[in-house]
Amino acid sequence: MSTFALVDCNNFYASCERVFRPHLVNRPIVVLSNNDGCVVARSHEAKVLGIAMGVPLFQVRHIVEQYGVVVLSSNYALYGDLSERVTSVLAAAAPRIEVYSIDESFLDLDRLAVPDLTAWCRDLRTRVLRWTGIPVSIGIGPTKTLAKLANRIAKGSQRVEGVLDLSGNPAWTEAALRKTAVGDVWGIGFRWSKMLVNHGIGTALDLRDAPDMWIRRRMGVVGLRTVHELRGIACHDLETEPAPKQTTCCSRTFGEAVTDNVQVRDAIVAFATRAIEKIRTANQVCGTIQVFIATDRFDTAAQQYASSATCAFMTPTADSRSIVAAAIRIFERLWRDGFAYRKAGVLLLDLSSAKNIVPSLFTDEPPQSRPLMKAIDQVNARFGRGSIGLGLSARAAPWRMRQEHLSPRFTTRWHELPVARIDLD
DNA sequence: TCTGGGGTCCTAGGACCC
DNA sequence: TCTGGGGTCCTAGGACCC
Repeated sequence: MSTFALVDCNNFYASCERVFRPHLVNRPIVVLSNNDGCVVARSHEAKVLGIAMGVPLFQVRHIVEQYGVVVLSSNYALYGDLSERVTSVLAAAAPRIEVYSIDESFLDLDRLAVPDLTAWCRDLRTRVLRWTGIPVSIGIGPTKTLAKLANRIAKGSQRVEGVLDLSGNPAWTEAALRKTAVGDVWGIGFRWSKMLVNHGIGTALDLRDAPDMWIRRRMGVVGLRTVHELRGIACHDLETEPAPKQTTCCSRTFGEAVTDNVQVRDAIVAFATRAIEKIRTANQVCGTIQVFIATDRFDTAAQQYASSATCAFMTPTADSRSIVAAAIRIFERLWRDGFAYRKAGVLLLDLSSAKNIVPSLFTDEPPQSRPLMKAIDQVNARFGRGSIGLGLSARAAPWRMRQEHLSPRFTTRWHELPVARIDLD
């Protein structure tokens, strides 16, 4: 029998924006996706105004104007840094931790010899708030799915003071399952939720009690695992070591549509370069590269075209020259004149550790690859990303994304540090 | 005018090979 | 001309998560 806690930061991006700008407290805030397109995070006040997750900003413009909602571009430098601070407080408190996402961690409470888990978690919650400025909620349960569910209820309830423990409490668990809509269960998305409701399964309790065979047939093994977890049978363990990535991706929707081959190619080169940096940082090599380009799928008047293609390397590589050259070759193959492109991306697939690649006689890796790449990474680490590169990517291009409401990177740039003024008069 | 990015796992059909 | 099993690779898409 296990006991998991899920610690989830409340309205994380909005809370981050408030840490160094206290005048934003109690005001409705929305944070936007790249290109300032969709709402990806909302403060409690913004949720109350009826601004939905994921809506395009232009669709809620009237609410924003009427209620003076604060609109901000995503500031990942700030969110990433505050996330690490929260995580480090949690890691110091719990014996084992799984960092699940930028704003969530699972803790293993099994080996924690404390008589009262709820009290311990309330204390942890206070500490995180005091040390980082970020409010969190904590759910406890015998499986990850039940801890998630407990967390949801803890967030929505004033009474429980941010912590709900469902472990070893069948009556509370049943009540919690009954008041949770099936679509709010971890692992049940939009489609499955619709399908389940159509079959009379409206709550988490209904789902828990659904027959195995039926679930297996309609939702596969993945869905069946979720049902077992609702019954208290743990199917997902804590993953304390992040599994090495199998793929990495860099893609963007362009700030505006692009018809010029050279400009899209520049974007592809930039995306490939960024993706390669990611795998080299993780000390990985890639076996296959995939490139895709696409027109604007929302522009129904425009001619649509989307295509992708892959290329396998003879030897897995992390060499910028090989990978960028392959990206350009694939791109030229995909390119069709006469379309307005709006999105493109580069995926690096079949990733593996750089340590155990077997050198091949027929390698396509240029000589001196490793020391050269290391030198490039070191220069960029010291003087900033993009200081040195292949001389192929344009600095200013129409496809660069829009970020018109960006807040300062308070904690990671010297010239953007918050300033406290004390009035001595 | 304005609609994100980065992941995982699973399934399926077509081309091609032996 | 038709017949078959078993395999890989590529492309695409569907479902989910944050």
